[in-house]
Amino acid sequence: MEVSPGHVRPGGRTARVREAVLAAAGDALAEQGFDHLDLADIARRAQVGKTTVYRRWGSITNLVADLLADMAEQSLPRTETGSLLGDLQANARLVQRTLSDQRQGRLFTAVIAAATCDPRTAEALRHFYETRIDEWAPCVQAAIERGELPADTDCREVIRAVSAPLYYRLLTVGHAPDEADADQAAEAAIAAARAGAYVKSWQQS
Amino acid sequence: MEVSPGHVRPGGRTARVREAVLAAAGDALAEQGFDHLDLADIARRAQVGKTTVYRRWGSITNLVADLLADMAEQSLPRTETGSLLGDLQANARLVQRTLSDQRQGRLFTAVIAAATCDPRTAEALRHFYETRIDEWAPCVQAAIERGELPADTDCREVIRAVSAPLYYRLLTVGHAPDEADADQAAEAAIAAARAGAYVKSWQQS
DNA sequence: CGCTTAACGGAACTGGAGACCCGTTTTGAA
DNA sequence: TTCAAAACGGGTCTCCAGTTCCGTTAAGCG
Repeated sequence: MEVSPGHVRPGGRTARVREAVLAAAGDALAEQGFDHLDLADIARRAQVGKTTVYRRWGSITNLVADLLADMAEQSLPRTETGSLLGDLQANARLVQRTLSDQRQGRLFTAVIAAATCDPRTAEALRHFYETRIDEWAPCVQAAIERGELPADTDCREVIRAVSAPLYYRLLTVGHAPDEADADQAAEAAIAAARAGAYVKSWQQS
Repeated sequence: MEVSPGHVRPGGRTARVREAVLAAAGDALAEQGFDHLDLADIARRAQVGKTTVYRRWGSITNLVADLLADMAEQSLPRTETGSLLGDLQANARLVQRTLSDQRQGRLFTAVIAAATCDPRTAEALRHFYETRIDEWAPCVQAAIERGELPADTDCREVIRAVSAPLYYRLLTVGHAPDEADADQAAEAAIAAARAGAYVKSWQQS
């Protein structure tokens, strides 16, 4: 992305431009969708010359990848309820609310679409989700220590199991999940985890 | 899609062209990805004038939607093993093999990307998955009748629960699931279903 | 076996997104 | 405060995917 020949200038204007362009890219992605993305349009929204966007990011693809990297930074802290069901429900509802939100939902589908078209973006998306999972996995670990789940349960897999049906709904069923879907996802993940479906090192047939 | 003023001619050449173009579109989608799709390229692959593609489908978007409709027709029959675990494992592995296949996997991600960008394509994709679920739901119904699952279990939801983690892996983790993932998905779906996570009419908090 | 016309294909046209040039503004260090 | 160069921005050009024109092929009916 940023080339640094000799001297870089991250101060003042540069940072302001980056912020404005990323915000504009997010808006454009949410409103227009991944295709229909237009360099000139993004520049107009950011009140920035389109040459600037072209020079700094080179392509729409790189811009989306950078946007994802930026999104990964802003990791919202998880809520601690003390019970596994409460924690996973909180997680499920957070995902559900995000995907149901007009802007955020469209943004996420657009970003996923972008990731399927470019390896760098795919890597950025992967990193984004790994970051989110890092944030929530500890609540599963705590449940293991309380004896609520098998000792060798794969914490990260449980968190993925909560998100999976919600994203599946959004992408293949076509519309965002509702609150009941979120609760169902949390319940199902716990039931499967209790039954040992997510224990590590599963070499069986 | 097809306009029919006065008289249509579905025979011979027309059918051959449609078949060739849909096949070419599938290849192009799998190789180039959803963006980078080129009308002229598809026409070249199908050994057909690009004017023809343009006139018959109007846009890439409609072509992909039509491809999906065509894919929904070719529903492969499910394998009956007699046990719920066997059936769901068969389903999970079928999905897993499909997504792991070089061509098919890329095709599916591309198609999903296309669906996020256009309502008609999204509807076609939804119909495709509904068709697949129709095919497999009966094996869950049979399990209910054998008393293996709660009576008011949502059969279709169980099938979705099998696919969800596999697609989630492909789209957000970035690479296709393996056979162990497939078995895990089947196990998890059964465990959750047994625990009553997929019973219908879940109006609780 | 013709004849009408739906459907196809080659080739030329066109609009707009991306690439670029060059003058202007901002940065940051001396 | 000064100044070299890093970064920005307006305007222009280029290239090619999508579109259209019109002559050609073949489907299907009498």
